[in-house]
Amino acid sequence: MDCLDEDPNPNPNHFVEKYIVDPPPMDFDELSNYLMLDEYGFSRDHQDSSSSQSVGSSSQNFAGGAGSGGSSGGAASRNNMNVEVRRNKLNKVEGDNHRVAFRTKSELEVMDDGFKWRKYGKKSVKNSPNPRNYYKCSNGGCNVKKRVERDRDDASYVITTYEGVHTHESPSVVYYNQMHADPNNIWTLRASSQSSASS
DNA sequence: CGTGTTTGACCGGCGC
DNA sequence: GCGCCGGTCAAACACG
Repeated sequence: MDCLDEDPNPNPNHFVEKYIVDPPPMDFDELSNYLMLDEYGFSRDHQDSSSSQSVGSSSQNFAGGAGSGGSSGGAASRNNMNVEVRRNKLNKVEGDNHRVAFRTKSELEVMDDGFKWRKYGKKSVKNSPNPRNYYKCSNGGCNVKKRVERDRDDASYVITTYEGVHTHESPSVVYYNQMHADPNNIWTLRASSQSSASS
């Protein structure tokens, strides 16, 4: 895992190619191989010891906390981007307060991950020339937060950090269950239901 | 008119 | 104790 710290992006194209062509086969169990502790870039900057903390949990954290499984894959493929997934679970984070970080190659800052987010803040941070955006899940009662910022070293990459666990299913999952007979309809519905994410 | 975004102010944690 | 910094709030604004 430390090796990823030193070489955060050894060969993203290979990874992505599979992701785009055939999203379903690579489940988060496999993605977890790419997951890392702590937020990408921050631990790298400071060589922070927190990056060596034990994950101590399965990829279910990722699926439940960040996408309810699979929906992020569709988002990644729609945006035609390279994806590198990393996970962090800070030692200060307790129990169900999951934290997951993505590093994604995309022109778009906001990924369509199947959930509806409401932006509540924007802040320029010291480590990065690019501002960091703060989002909350707009679903009532759901307390999941999301941070989005561009990689300070390579602006073509977007770092997305999810915090918390959704108390509901992704709208896209619902659509998928309802519309599984026609994938085209899925994309149509998802796109129309999440237009705010692309503004 | 309802919903979401923008943006400056405010607050708390942390390091010195 | 003080200052810096990240995160959040909330009023104003924009848009459909």
